[in-house]
Amino acid sequence: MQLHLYNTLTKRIDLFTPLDAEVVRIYSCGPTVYDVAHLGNMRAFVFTDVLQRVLREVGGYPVRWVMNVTDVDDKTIRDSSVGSAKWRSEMGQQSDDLRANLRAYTGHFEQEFRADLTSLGIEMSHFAQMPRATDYIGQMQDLIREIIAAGYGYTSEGSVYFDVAAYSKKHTYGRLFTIDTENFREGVRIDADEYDRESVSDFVLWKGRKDDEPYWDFALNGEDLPGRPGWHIECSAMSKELLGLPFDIHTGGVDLRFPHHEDELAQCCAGYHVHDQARFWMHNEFLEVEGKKMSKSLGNFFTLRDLMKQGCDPLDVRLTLMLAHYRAVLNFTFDSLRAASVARGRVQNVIWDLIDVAGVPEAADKSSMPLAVAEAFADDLNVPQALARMYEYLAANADAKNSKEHAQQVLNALRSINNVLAVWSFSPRPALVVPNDVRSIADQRWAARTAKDWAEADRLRSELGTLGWSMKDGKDDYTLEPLS
RNA sequence: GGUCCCGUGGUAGAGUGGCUAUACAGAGCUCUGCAAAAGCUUGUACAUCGGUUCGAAUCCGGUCGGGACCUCCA
Repeated sequence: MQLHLYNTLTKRIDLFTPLDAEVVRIYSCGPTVYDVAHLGNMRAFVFTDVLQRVLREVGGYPVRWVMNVTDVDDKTIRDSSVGSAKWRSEMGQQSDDLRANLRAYTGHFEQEFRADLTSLGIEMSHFAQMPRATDYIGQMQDLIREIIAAGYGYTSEGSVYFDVAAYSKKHTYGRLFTIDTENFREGVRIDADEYDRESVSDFVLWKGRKDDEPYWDFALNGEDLPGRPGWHIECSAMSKELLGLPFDIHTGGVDLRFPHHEDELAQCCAGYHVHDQARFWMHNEFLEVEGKKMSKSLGNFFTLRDLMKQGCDPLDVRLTLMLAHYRAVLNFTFDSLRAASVARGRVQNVIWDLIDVAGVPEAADKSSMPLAVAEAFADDLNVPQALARMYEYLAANADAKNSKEHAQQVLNALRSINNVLAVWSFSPRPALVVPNDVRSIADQRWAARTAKDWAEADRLRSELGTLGWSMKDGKDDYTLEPLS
């Protein structure tokens, strides 16, 4: 099925066609690994995961998905510095080798990040690569040389800058974001950068070395410029190296449209001489908590781990993060988390009921996804709509467990849907371990019930209740379930 | 100051000129000894004021409210 996706470059929903019929190439801006990622970050990653899964399952395309890990920036350097309070014993011993410290520090949070993604149903096997910025310093330096050679960069005080004015003479700066240079807000951030650049709109390609900071050697036109890469250069260099330019889709949070993505695009255009770094640029909206922006001062700042410690299932969190369209602000509330959890559990029970009848399904045929659901996914990833269509489909097939074939059909449909949503299990229902005393009371109650001794049956049921079990009477048999 | 987005039933959240999703919660019914589970039914909501229109929650304008971005935040 053909997909239509919103493209920040054209500011409308466009028909998606891959540049290369063989594979769809996606680059996602990943995390800066200076700390554990929070729920807002997670929304961005779940969004991209849904995108690549829809491309595979609904679009039928093979996907080459790359997500970077930023392991060198102000924060990672600050927090990995010798004597940093953020250093943890799991990271090992700090040494005199600042780059080794940086690697140990970021390596720790990279592992945490991968674990979070896995908890959220994002499969590591879906990534072609998850490159670290510091492994591509050479490619970044080559790109900077190209940009300088093309006349779009300059050196100042040991740092290298991108010359936006020079670039703007031949190219458009502001393709993803309309920049109103006349009305820059008067504020602190513009002058916050300590480096010297010729114009406030210029941005840094390479930051000159500072004392007590890790650095890499860099020879540029005979000049020795030890230092480290600027923020934007890594994504330009790594996306070109690992995907080739232009590639199909570039993703990130809305905040990255400017300056990060605008600058990435300009760098690629200036240094690699391609008009487009990517055909489609897709940006997810932010997450709010209980109607307010997530912030530490409001006390509504959550990480996935916080929620898991409170006993939340991460897949409930995943479903909650998919409840709103990716381009709409998502209001994360504990009510909606609870609602997602209940709804997910009910569908899971349907799946287990169907498996009882039809067995565990084979890998689903893509065509088994109900058309209405597929169309919703294909329409700029309208997951809320797809969920609604799925629930309608389930209601229309509520009697599926009455026939093996029907059960199989619904199971296949759900399996295909789940290849996108990834919140349900298609393994057989886990066997319940019922303690002997519970089993024995249940048998007694069943006997009492069969003998129509209702008083005794009710007494034994409440006894089971105090032991944490609920007994459900069937026609010829009963089932036991632990009370949650 | 500039650019832009949003305001939908108790909650979350699609839709977008007439056919008024969906989920959770609530209510009722069926089933059941009573339950539970499940299924069915049910709620006429679209900030506000005006305009366009045969018809607007949906288009246009004002107002009020919330939010994002405006140089290293997903």
